[in-house]
Amino acid sequence: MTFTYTGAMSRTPAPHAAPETPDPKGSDPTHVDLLERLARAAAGYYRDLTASAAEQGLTMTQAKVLILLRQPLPMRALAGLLACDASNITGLVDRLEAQGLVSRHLNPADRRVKNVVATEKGMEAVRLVRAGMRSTSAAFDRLDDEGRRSLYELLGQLHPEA
Amino acid sequence: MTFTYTGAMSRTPAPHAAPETPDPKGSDPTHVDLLERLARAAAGYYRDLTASAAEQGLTMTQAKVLILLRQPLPMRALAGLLACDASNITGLVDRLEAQGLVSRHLNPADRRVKNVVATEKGMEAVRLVRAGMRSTSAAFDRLDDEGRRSLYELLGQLHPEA
DNA sequence: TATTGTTATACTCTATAACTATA
DNA sequence: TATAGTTATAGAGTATAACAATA
Repeated sequence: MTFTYTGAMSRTPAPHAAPETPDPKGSDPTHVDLLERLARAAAGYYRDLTASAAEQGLTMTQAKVLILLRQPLPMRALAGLLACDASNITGLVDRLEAQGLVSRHLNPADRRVKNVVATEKGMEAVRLVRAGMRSTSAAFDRLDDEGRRSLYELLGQLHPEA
Repeated sequence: MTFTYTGAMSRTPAPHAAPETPDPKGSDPTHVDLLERLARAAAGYYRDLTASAAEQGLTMTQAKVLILLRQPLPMRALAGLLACDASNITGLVDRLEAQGLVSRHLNPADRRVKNVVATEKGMEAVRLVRAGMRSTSAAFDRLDDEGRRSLYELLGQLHPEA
């Protein structure tokens, strides 16, 4: 698997930049370099998600739950995907249910389990949240097709475990 | 600016996969495709950061603040970088100060401003948090040099505003 | 008047522990 | 016994509003 990058490896220098100063980022990025940029990208994503969710009257965590509910999921599975303690899911689902965005369905095969299902209103909220992520969408638009393909592949390799 | 990707554009099919079924991800990724992978990458980053910060007795937000404090920053600037209301910074810095990780310094030039400075203990905590992000570090290790360079460039283009 | 930081308040998120109902 | 979900509790994060000190 090979990525070949043929463009400039750093931002175009500003007109006033000293022409002979080597860009310290011209060499291979260290793990700390990568961590910094990943931190910025992740922060930008969540800032955009939080703002868009707020426009729909949702917190970021509520939006994350609705995005995860493409299929019905047991409460316990939600806790795993959110990487939080299971006791938090009760109140979280309570608040979403009070807004008519999800509903609990008992699993007849194992009556301990409750499956959480997004309602039509919940699915529409997800569509609106996604559509409202203007900053991230604009960032994708700034990439060319090859940039988007490469980003898609590379992101897929970062945290394949979840 | 051009990225050329010469590897397989999708996961190697499982042995049982129907050989003639075209992979829907073989074509250009849509914005929703990219959003999904960015969401996973961001979630993985924060999961790793949260776990590593917890090993140092810090919350994720406290770790974020310490990471931002490479230079002294006024409380107000911290609020901007964290994208939260300024009123929250008081308690946040209070708790970090109680642990000896930061300190407040009055700005003589404008006595309304308090600069927050990471102590040596705070800077050491940041180093330990970064070193403890094993999942993200392993993900970087799985990429080759070109993958890391491309990822670094592409992440830098995502949210350049902050 | 405007800005910085603070306080008070209320709600949400989160972990821990103990409980219930089911398996 | 073990697991799924709940409740109670406490600490942390967050927004809103009002305030004091300073510019």
